[in-house]
Amino acid sequence: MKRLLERIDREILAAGGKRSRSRSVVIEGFFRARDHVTIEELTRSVREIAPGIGAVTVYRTLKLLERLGYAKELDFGEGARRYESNLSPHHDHLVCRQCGTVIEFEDREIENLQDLVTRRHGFRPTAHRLDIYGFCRECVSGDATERVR
Amino acid sequence: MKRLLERIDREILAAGGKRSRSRSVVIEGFFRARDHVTIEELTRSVREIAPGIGAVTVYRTLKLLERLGYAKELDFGEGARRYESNLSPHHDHLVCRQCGTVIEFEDREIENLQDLVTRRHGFRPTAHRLDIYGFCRECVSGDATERVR
DNA sequence: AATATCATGAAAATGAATTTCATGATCATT
DNA sequence: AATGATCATGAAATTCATTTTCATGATATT
Repeated sequence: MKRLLERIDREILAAGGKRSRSRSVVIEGFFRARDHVTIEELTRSVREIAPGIGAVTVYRTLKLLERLGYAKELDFGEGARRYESNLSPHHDHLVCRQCGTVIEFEDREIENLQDLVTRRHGFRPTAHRLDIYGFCRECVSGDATERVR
Repeated sequence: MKRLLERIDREILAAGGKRSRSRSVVIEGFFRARDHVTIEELTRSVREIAPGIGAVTVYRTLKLLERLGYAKELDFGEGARRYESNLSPHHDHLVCRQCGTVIEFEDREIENLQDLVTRRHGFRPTAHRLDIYGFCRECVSGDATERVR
């Protein structure tokens, strides 16, 4: 973790940026946070360490991490973006509509088939997004009201 | 097309709704429009027939069609939603980052694998979204500047 | 230490989508 | 055909996430 933060620090310097306490706190907070955080969640957690930090700085820092390739924007259609760190390898998502849990999965075969499809269309893929929505094990078994929002 | 509009009309009535000229124009416009329209595009095209129609009505009508199962909200991360009609069967998307073209495709094998994955996690899927981003044949061959936004 | 440049936070701006509200249209009942 | 009830409409106002602006503070560099 320490090494990671130092590496990012160096990259920022190399790109003409400067160090700052706020930014360090946000970056460390981001990697410590559970995955798929919203700006609002991260801002709250980060303010427990440095109460003065503005949401704008969190926005800016995550954009920065995205540019550097350490963060990825997600959108599960909730109205606010989420971010995940790019430390774990690529994966897709199962999003529970009941409790909001996000399960990550990875399937080489699906990826391979995607390559086939794109090739068939002469399309050169750079990224993709596969999100499956539904109800997770707990919410299916518990007779919880399964409202489809 | 006529039959379709009549059917929707009946469903709206059955659900306690009423007929209106504006709504008819929007609905017909939606099915005539190219797929994956934005509210703004549809509003413009619909105003050529009935200039008075407000964007709000277009918003409301598409929400209505979505509730009835005739329209589907899409979000390619452009800042504004797009809608597609649910007349053609389920399909996924290849979205060109250069020219904006959207190619639709359908792959039973991918769908099957998705079912396997969800089952493995005890997850009950209700919907999914697979969007592949990249560059279409034309934009790859033309040496066009391939800026990744 | 001086200077240039970057980062910050507060407030303002933006922009898509939704809500509110007064008015008009449509339906069912006489 | 008039009546009343309810729905639909469009304009304006509102909401909310995100971005921009701007004056000030912090950080490198010389």
